[in-house]
Amino acid sequence: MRPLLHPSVDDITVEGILHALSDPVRVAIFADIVGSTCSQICSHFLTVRDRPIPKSTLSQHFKALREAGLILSERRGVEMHNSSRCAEIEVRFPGLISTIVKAHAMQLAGRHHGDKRTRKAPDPRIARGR
Amino acid sequence: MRPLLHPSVDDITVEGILHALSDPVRVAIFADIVGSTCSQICSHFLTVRDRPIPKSTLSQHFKALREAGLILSERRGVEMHNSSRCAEIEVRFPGLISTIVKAHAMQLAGRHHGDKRTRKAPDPRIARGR
DNA sequence: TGCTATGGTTCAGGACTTACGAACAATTGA
DNA sequence: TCAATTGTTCGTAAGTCCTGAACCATAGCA
Repeated sequence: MRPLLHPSVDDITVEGILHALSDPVRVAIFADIVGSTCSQICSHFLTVRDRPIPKSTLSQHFKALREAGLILSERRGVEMHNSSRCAEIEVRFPGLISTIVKAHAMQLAGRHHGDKRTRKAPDPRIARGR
Repeated sequence: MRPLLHPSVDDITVEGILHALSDPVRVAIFADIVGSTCSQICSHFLTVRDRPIPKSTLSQHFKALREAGLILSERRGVEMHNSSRCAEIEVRFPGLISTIVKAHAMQLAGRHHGDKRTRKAPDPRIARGR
C-alpha cells in the first residue's frame, strides 16, 4: 500500500480544483467535509444523496480530492480521516472554495420536487445561429 | 451544420461550469472573452498562450464552453462571435465566475520564470499515512 | 499467536471521453 | 463560378473513468 500523496499548497492548481469538483459525487463529498467540524471517514460516503457508491469508486474519488489538494487524509488505525484544506487554499485562491461550495448548495436548494438532474445537463433550450 | 445549442440559464449547472473550466486552454479562452469588451471570434484563439491549437480541437473547446452555458456564440457571416454569459450566470450563482477567473489570473501571475506547469500538477511533496 | 471483521487500496476490463487530421459545409468577394 | 476564409463533422487513436474481484493493514478476540 503506497503512501498517501498530498500536493504542497504551491502545487495546487485552479484547473485541478475545478476538475476534482466537476463530478457531482465528489462535490457532494467535499461539501460535506467542508461543512462538518470534525474529520470524516471514507465509509461515511458509501451512499451519497441516496445513491450507493461502490467502495473502489469511492477510494478513487478520495484520491482525486486528495491529489487536487482539496483534502487532507490521515490513516488512524483502520480508518481514513479526511478534513478539508480550505484554510491553505484560501490563502492561495481567496474565496474560490467557499464560492463553489455556496453555488453547489444553491443548486441543490433549487432542485425541488424529484427533479433528479445529475451531470452536465445536455438539455439545451435556446438554439441560435443558422 | 446543426444549429448551435445554448442551455437556458436554469439548465446551467455548477458541475458543468467547473468541468468546462477545468481545462487550461478553455479557462484561458474564457478568461480572455470575459476580459474583453467586444465579442471574440474563434480563430482569435488559434494560438493560446504561445501554443497552437488545431482548429478542430478549438471548435470542440468552444462547443464545450457553449454547452456549459458559459458563452453565447453567434454566427455573423463566416465568423463566429463569442461573448460571455456572465450576467446571466451571476444571477444564478453569484460570484462564481468572477472568483474563478480571478483565481486563474492569480495562478498565471504567480507563474514566473519559465515554470511551464499546465495541467493538474501530479507533483506531490508531502506524503502522510502509514 | 492465529482467526475474523472492518475499512481501504489496487488491478484489470470495458465504457466513455478527448484530441486532432482529413474531409466537408457555409459564406463572402472577386 | 471560383477561390479564400472560417468553422464543423467524422473517424480513430489515446486517454480517463467506473467498478467487481482480489488484495492489504489494523484491531479485537479467543
